[in-house]
Amino acid sequence: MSSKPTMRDVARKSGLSIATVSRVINFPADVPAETAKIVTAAMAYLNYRPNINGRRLKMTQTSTIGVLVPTLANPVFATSVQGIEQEANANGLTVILTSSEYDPEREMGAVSTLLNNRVDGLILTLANADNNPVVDLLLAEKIPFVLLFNQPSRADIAAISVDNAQSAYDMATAMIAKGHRSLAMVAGQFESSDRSRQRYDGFCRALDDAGIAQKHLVQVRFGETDLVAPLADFLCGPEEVTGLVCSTDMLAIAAISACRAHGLSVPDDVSVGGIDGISVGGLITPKLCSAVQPTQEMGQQALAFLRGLIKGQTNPQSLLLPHHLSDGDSIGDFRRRSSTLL
Amino acid sequence: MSSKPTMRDVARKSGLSIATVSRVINFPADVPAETAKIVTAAMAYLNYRPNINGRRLKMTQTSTIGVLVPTLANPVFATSVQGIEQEANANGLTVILTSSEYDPEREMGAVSTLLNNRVDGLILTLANADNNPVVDLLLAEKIPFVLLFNQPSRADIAAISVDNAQSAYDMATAMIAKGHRSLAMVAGQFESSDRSRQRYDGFCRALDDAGIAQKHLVQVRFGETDLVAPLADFLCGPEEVTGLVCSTDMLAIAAISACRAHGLSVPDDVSVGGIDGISVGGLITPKLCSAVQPTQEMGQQALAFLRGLIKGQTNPQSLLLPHHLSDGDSIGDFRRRSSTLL
DNA sequence: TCCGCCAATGTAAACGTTTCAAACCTTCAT
DNA sequence: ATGAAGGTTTGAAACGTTTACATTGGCGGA
Repeated sequence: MSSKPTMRDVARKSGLSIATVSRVINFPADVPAETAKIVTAAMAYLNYRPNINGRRLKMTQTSTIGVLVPTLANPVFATSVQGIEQEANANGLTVILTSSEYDPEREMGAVSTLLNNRVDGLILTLANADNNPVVDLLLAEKIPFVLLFNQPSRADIAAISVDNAQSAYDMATAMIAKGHRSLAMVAGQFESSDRSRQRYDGFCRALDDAGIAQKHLVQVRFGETDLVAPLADFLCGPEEVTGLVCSTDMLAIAAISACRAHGLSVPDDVSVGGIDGISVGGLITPKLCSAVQPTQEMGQQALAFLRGLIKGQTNPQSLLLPHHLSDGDSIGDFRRRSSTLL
Repeated sequence: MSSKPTMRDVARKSGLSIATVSRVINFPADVPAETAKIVTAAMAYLNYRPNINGRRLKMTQTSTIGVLVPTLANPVFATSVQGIEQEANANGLTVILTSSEYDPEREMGAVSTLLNNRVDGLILTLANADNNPVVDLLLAEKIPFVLLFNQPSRADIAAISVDNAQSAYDMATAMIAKGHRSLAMVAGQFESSDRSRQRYDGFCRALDDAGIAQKHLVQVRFGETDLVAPLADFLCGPEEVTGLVCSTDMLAIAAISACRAHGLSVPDDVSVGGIDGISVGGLITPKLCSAVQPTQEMGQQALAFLRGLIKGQTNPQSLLLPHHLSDGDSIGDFRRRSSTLL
């Protein structure tokens, strides 16, 4: 009595069998309107609530998908999860969320939990998409999955991303076009993010193409927001870097703040560009110039892809979405540093 | 064969019974080391993975909790979910995530899904904590739940929040102390957020206490980031508002951007303050002055509370965490508007 | 030698669904 | 009157666990 009513209770109450009740729930069209009404009334009267776990046990599909992101503290991922969640909701799918905190070691544990939950499929943003045991496991177990933001080198893996290297290439090139010759990349640690490395590669290629030999790089821990010390050498040292290409918008915003702390103006003294296109970037001053990717749509798209794979569609497709440089004013023409006159 | 191995398979393989296998998994201490080794080996050999849904069906507890937030697009909520997720992970709990998109109508549907999943408990941020059918339902069904960011007027509901009214009061008072007499509140729509209304109440109280009769209010749709038009009247009209108290940091950042678009400087012409304390606020220029709340800790705390309730602890406690005004420079001393000289 | 005890293991009945095959009942043509 | 047809409904067997209870066997004490 005190316990939750089950289908059996509904059946008893409505004088019909448990099978009929099930049919009312799952295939209302297959049941006469009259019968359906009786059953529905009984369900309402008893406050019946189907126990999804019973169904999950019986059915092969669980209508559940697992999501793994590095963190929700970076709006890029939060927004993509928002997209996933929206699309999942629209399709009657339940989302189980996990995060790795950027720690590759934690990925396997998280995915294991997800698999124990018998999710129908997964959407993952991994630290490193290549040579990743998680990917191998999923492939071996033939669990549908889509990578988000990762660009694996294997072609038989579904992945949705922008061209990471090209994003950084474009940003660096834009700065070079404005006369900057001394550039540095501010990147998250490569071990925690293959995007970071790919973006650095693009940065290097841009400098090579422009005949600039000197490539500066500063790697910072993820979650770090104080870049005053890490950037001190580059900004105030003899290299006198005037262009900072940041591997994420969060880093770019932190970099702008650090420049300011060093008494440098953006974009007058230093140009700063980001990658990701988080919405807050468009609101700050100076408006952040960023290689924008359609984050939320990417999340939705990832779920759409995943649904395809779950439905049995074979040969996973990869999708490289276009990015574009936003017209922020955090980058400007090169000027000899006024402060050097002091 | 092609199907996933079950406990029965493991039992067969190890020459033991299914009950013993279960014991190895759940109460390894109750089983001789030798036996455990055999079973573990069999599990490894077969690539066995416990089916949590089988367990969930049998057990009363599901080790799953449901989370409902308005959106993940606002870092406040993303960060709190991050906190929840961390704490859940540390306690072996699975998190099911849903969002209402700020639409009160969608809350019931989301919670229904969660209940069908037989979650052990819920953490919710509701549009309106009072007279909410969702709350009534949860109370009636005796499902443990904790409200996050909401301040319900009933005392028998667990809720974790800062003092919303006081936050706004403090911010408005800070501006008044700096000489501002013409203030406006920029708030999200009250129907979508009781915090918004509570904060407005605090704003009004501060003005009353200072003997300022004229109270301006502009309500904007959630998700809206373009405040240029909505703020035009206040900033450029005859009222010449010089202080904007914003009900969220996201709004504050958007407001600063709008001021700039109107040719006004922050904080020289207009002071802008926010509430929430999202981390990006500390990085932008001018550094955002905000009534900071410990968002991530609030998420963790909420989960801790919830675990207590699930364990059977009766009489839910509310927790009102302290906030503090950050020392941002987005608010400054009142000055007669220079632009009015034109 | 027998008894009882204890540790180790096994048996089998749930948990709440879904679903296949079978049963039931009208209706209608023969 | 008989039977085929077809629309409704039902019975019962899973799905993969957990767990109360039963069984086993070895051992020490009487």
